[in-house]
Amino acid sequence: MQRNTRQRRAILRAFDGNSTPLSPQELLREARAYSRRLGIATVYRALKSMVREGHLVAVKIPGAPDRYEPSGKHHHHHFECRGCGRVFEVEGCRLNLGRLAPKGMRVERHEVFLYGTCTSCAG
Amino acid sequence: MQRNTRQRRAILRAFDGNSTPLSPQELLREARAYSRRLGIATVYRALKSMVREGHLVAVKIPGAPDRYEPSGKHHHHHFECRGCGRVFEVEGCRLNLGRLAPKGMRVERHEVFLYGTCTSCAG
DNA sequence: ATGTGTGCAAACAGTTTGCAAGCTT
DNA sequence: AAGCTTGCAAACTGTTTGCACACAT
Repeated sequence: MQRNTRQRRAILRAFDGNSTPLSPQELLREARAYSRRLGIATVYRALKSMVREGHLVAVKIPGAPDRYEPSGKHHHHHFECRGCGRVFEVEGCRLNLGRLAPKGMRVERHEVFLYGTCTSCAG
Repeated sequence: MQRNTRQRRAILRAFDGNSTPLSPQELLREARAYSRRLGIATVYRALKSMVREGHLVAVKIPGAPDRYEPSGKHHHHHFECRGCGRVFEVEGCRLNLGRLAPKGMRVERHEVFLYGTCTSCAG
């Protein structure tokens, strides 16, 4: 079981008020507000154990480093605006992905990533 | 326009007989069969210009380095077996992804990545 | 007291860039 | 001949690990 340390608390607090998934570097920057001497290695180690224990989930973004978000949200995907670069959550995946796979292959997990233009960049 | 060099030919040849998308490192290994002193920097530079000129496409795999495959294939996605690690192509994307996005957001492109178990690892 | 967690620096992996020499056009 | 291309090494970014010390339990 994970210990309750100042740095771990700082990292979890960094997610408050952030609705988009955060990268390790972003977390380091944010969490240093609560734990000044926090190091990047600690962030990686904490993220790894928090994912292992189910407190966070890794958001795997194609062609970019993983980001992290609190778990407990229900199943969703992400949408990246190519205008402003922001990543939004997309609720409700009602896709029948199993039928895409060649016969005999069992689909156990999937990642869907959408790219486009968000409302405020649409102009 | 790209010049026709031994190294570039070697890299393109490396795709023959490979049905799965290849990583830069894999390409280096394979292409050295045709061009012994080939360096990794040349592979990256060649890949970049081949993508720019439309001969290859980058396959963006969540949480892993990009892979490359010849262009001209029609729209498809990928399936990674967590047993053997091989990446298979999945034909025919008939998903209505547009409806997933929040109203006002325009979906222009998508990536779908499936994970599971392939036929020979299913045992 | 025990042993996990931390910070720092060094080690690594993947990718990019500078430069002199080589090859394509 | 002109200039793109190459190989090598060095630089960089993101991530991991070794180690002595600090801290949670």
